[in-house]
Amino acid sequence: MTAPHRRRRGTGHELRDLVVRVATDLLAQLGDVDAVTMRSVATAAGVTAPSVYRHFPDKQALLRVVVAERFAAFTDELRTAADSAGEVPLLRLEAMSRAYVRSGLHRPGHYRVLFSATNAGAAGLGLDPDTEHPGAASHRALLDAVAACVQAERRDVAPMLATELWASLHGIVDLRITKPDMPWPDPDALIDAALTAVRAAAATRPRPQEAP
Amino acid sequence: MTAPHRRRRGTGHELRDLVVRVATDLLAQLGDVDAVTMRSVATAAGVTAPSVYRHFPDKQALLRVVVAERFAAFTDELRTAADSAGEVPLLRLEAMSRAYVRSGLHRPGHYRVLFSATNAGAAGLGLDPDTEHPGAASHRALLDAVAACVQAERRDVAPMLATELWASLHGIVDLRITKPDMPWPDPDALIDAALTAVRAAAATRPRPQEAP
DNA sequence: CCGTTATAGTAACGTTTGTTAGCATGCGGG
DNA sequence: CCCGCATGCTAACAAACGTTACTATAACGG
Repeated sequence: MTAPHRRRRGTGHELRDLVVRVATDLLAQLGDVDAVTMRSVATAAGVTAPSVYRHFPDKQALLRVVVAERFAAFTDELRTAADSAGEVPLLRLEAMSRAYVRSGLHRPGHYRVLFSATNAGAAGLGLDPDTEHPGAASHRALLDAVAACVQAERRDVAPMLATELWASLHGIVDLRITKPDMPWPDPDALIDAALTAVRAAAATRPRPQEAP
Repeated sequence: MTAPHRRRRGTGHELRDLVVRVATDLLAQLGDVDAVTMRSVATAAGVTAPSVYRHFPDKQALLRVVVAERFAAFTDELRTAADSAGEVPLLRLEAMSRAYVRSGLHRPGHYRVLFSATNAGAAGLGLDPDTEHPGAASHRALLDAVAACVQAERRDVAPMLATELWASLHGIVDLRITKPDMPWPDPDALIDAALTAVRAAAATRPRPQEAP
């Protein structure tokens, strides 16, 4: 393996990007930051382990980048789903909820690392406690979507409703991931049930501008 | 550490029990089977690592015992809570739900290993695929409690309702464990919300024998 | 009292991991 | 053309882990 090909002068970032990509794939397959080893990342990138250290000071730094990217991608999926669902708040929230579950079930390994791990996950990566937690953005997106569904005078219950919803969605995804052999019902039905509390709160008074 | 004291002839099981006990404690603190090492278990038991192998063929066997015990204890907590709540099915289910969350939040490490781990948890312990999964008992207990709340002619929706409830309870516990720094609302309020679907299904027709 | 044996310890092995030191080499500017 | 530096590799270290082989000793049966 003595230099089958070598990058050109200024193109050092090519390997950096490739390393991030393969580390992301490995994390998706393994679902555990500890199971992603520097050697496996390097091998998958067609390179030896020490070469990774040209671009990342240590393993934590590499995985911090990967995890931050995944958090951002997840939040983007939620926002995109909501935006493509039109303007009606309840429909936007429903689309977001479905996107949440769909995304989690599509890449269980990533979901586990982002939202369902203490030791093997985003914690223990030496996150900067000053900067906001990377998962807070998706939480805020969900909270905003819930708040848009309820009346202004009931806006104070939005955090509660959002947490309820989040807990249900997380449970739907995580239980399925953790125990895939059980006879789980259709996720969509569970999502509908998870939305009932928000729907009830939203229905306490009809919105003035909608009267089809 | 050359033999400060040694067990008597027939009392070999003392160490075995002690090892299980300290392994259980370590698992509660660390919340990850990989983080529990044979050396740490042995040291905590006041013994050297090879001595553990007198009672367990390997690490998997030891942790299988610990995890099975924890599953049983968890299920017992649910059943005990239900039984001490009287005879009314909805009250029994509510007590069970509270016990679920209380138990999970009281020993997060154990809960994580039992219900919230794929790689770092009960899987990968070489469970016998013939015998039923140790977590199935608690699932069945929850399912039975839900089924007791709904009418006989609606009994077919019980699995669905139980799964909904389970997902919500799991989400409440797991999110709190995973992200302890977030401003979580009171668990009891979330539990109440999680029970609404069951309450609604139970209220479709009043039970004949209850008329206080 | 003496030997058998359960109980526990010492030492070590092989593997895997993150990480570092030092070396080769080819691209590109002067 | 040639020297410097970016790029990547080889070799290796130290630590931690599960596990095994072998040894020592105290307790009990005879």
